[in-house]
Amino acid sequence: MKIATWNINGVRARIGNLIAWLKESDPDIVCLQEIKSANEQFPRLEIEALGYHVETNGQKGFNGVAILSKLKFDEVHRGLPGDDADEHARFIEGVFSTPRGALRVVSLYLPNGNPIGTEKFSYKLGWMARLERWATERLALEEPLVMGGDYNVIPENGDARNPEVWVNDALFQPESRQALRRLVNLGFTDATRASTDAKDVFTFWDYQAGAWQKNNGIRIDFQMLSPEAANLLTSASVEKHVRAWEKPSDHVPVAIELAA
DNA sequence: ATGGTGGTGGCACCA
Repeated sequence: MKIATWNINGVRARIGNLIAWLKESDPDIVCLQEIKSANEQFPRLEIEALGYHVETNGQKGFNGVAILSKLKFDEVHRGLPGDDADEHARFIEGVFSTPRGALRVVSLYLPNGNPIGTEKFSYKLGWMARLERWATERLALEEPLVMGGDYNVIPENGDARNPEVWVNDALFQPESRQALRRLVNLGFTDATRASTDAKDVFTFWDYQAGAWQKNNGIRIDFQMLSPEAANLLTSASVEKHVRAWEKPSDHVPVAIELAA
């Protein structure tokens, strides 16, 4: 079973790329972030025509996440619990039935948090604390759980081509990295990190200043696997070539293969 | 420096 995550930076602007990529990559389940679309505006018909079920947690203009799946959804849950005042659409969970039993998949879009020293950064850290609480509860189920998403955190210096330029960025702050480490230390496996020792494995290249041409990237999109999911992991890949397509997203898909 | 989106008369916000 192939599960991919991709921050698509506007699903309506990117529908051509998305359809081409779905045909080429043929994932079973896709976690999308930054759809920048209300649920009613999501281009579901073209995706459903390829055999996917579509569930969205969208909002007008910004943010928004979705899960596409060839398996039908047994359950869908929208929103990260823990703050009733949080209106950002950044989290959706789907539950599926497989021959091995239940499979849970989350698509999450963690807050960027810039600039540091503002309420945006405290919102990011608060969101990460809520995610840790949620994940702790889900781990108790002892089920395969895959949390794909744009985590907006650079875990280690080696996850940036030029770490020194990120030192004042929310993605690189010690508090952000510590909160991500807390998640890993609960028992989650960063599938890409577990599958390669390669340097310069990036998932995001800024549109500006020729970042892609210079390979000035960062690795901020992850698939975090519960122990039960990690035990099924057979491979992980970053579909970097998609960044060279016409009108690309600034992020590329990150995929895993789980034993059926 | 680049790009998507939304609500406009040109521009603001988000990344």
